[in-house]
Amino acid sequence: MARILITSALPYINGIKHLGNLVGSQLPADLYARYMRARGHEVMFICATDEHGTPAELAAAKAGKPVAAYCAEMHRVQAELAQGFGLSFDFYGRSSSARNHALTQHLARQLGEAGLISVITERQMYSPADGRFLPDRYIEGTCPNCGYERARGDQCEECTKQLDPTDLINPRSAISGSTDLELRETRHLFLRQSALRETLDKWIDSQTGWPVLTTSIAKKWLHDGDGLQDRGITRDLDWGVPAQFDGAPWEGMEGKVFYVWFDAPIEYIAATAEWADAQGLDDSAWQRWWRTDQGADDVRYVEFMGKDNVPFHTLSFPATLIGSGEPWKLVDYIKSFNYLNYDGGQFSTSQGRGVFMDQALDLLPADYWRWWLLSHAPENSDSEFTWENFQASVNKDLADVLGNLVSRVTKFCRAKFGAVVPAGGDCGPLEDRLIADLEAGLRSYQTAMDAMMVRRSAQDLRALWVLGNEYLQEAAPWSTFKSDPDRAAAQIRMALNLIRVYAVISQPFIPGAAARIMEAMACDDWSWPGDLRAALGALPQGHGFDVPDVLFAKITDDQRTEWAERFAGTRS
RNA sequence: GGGCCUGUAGCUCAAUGGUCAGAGCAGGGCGCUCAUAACGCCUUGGUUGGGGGUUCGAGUCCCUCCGGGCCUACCA
Repeated sequence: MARILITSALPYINGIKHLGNLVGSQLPADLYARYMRARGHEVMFICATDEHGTPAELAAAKAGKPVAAYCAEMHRVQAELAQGFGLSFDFYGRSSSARNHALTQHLARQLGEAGLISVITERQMYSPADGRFLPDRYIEGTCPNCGYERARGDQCEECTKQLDPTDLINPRSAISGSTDLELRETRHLFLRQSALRETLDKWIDSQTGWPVLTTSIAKKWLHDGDGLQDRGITRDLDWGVPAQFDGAPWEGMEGKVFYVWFDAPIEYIAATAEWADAQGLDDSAWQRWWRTDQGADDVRYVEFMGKDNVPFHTLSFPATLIGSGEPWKLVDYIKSFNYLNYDGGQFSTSQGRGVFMDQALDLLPADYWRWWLLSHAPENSDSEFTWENFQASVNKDLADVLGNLVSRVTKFCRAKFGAVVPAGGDCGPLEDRLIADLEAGLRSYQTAMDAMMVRRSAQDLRALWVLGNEYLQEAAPWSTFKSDPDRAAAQIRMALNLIRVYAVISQPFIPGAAARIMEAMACDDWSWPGDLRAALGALPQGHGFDVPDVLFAKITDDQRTEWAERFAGTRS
């Protein structure tokens, strides 16, 4: 039994996430976590809300709430949605937790004492009207290159030219619109990533089998231009982990907090500590996952994230852990995803374009979304959600291939033998062949799941479901029942057991439906089918069951049309 | 501008440099009647974006052009 540590990129706190966010990290991470647990491994699956930074403060202000209250509320909302989607986190923490404050400050001090933090004075735009320093993108003005009047301080979206806020003509605050902006001096801590460049480069070279998307982004940052640059790790904000604290090896950082991207990954560790606290366990309980001197050398650590998160997980966070000089567990595999687009464009929070997690659950059970999103996960390139494709995939795969199989088998049995696993008859060559096909298919499925090949896994699972329909067609118990009822009994006994096996192996993808099947089968034996022949005898002769309600109702054309209109958002 | 990814059947995607480029869906035909008008079998469909090159052999490697996407360090 292996120990597997799984983290999903942390969803940002400032609103409900859309399906693109979900499929980029939390959902595939959940698939992997569920699968590994089902295979009997010890899993620690961690996620948390990412609560610091300028957007959180602005969102709180817009909501008219103190930022702490706003974050607490949004954490609760996101946690409920995660539960609604069946995301099986062992703990869903908060980056604003006391544990993260303490650990972030601890690691910063370690880095400071190792000489890996420098204090740099720089000049940044300050807005007296807003009472805050403004990140580059929160300054708008006219692009000096193309004349676009709503260019942002980091880049003009019209001509794509990279800008500095001071380049803008008629700069103004994107928040208040105030043109009263001034350059103010401010001091910040910088993480001296450049000093760890070779170490990081060698570490990444030593990893094998990482997705191209992961390594190419890391290599770009390591070798582009002057190479890996130092990174500011503090901000002039109120809400966050204070950068000045007892024992800090620097001074003058009063009123500043650590940069959200410094403390967010640390929350992976802190959340595991939060888990231990919640369980009433001592520090050794979480340290055995994270400290290589406490047993974490045996842990396999896998991170899931969208491609925009890769630089922080391949460089900044490892630099933080390595630079601390302490024996922290580093990631073993980074599974990164491209983006999911929505019907010809991008999901857009501001335009209300696309489907968001709360809306999705209002329309359909989580399994529909889980199945479509995972079977179309943007692994090799960006992929696209369309209602036509969603309807077709869900109706065909879930309703017709799997749902109908369960329905036809259970209803036939009830009609001919009663709602019990029928006795009598023996298996023959047809069943031998079915088992051989299932074994081959299951091996393929497991190989894909082990390798986190998400789409491939979904294909393999579907192919396993199809075997059930093929078997029924050939066995034709409705026909054999007339000539040889014992034979029909053996066939249906096989089919009922097959349904149970499907529930077990499908559970990582569609946990809700799997649970309903198991409930209908009156079975709670979720053990993974190591020996298929034995697994197909788990429901003994005479075992009672219920015919479940329709597992997956089909999406109608009318529904599809209405939803497509409702979520189109405001066209630009 | 630079870097990376991508382009394969109507659609969504496969294919360690090696049999006739394969699946699912959609389309066509046949079968079955247990089932959510579901299932099974057969089948149509391709100059692998264009062009050049390397090779006994290229969807795969190289060059070039065209299209789509992402990243580019102060959003997270």
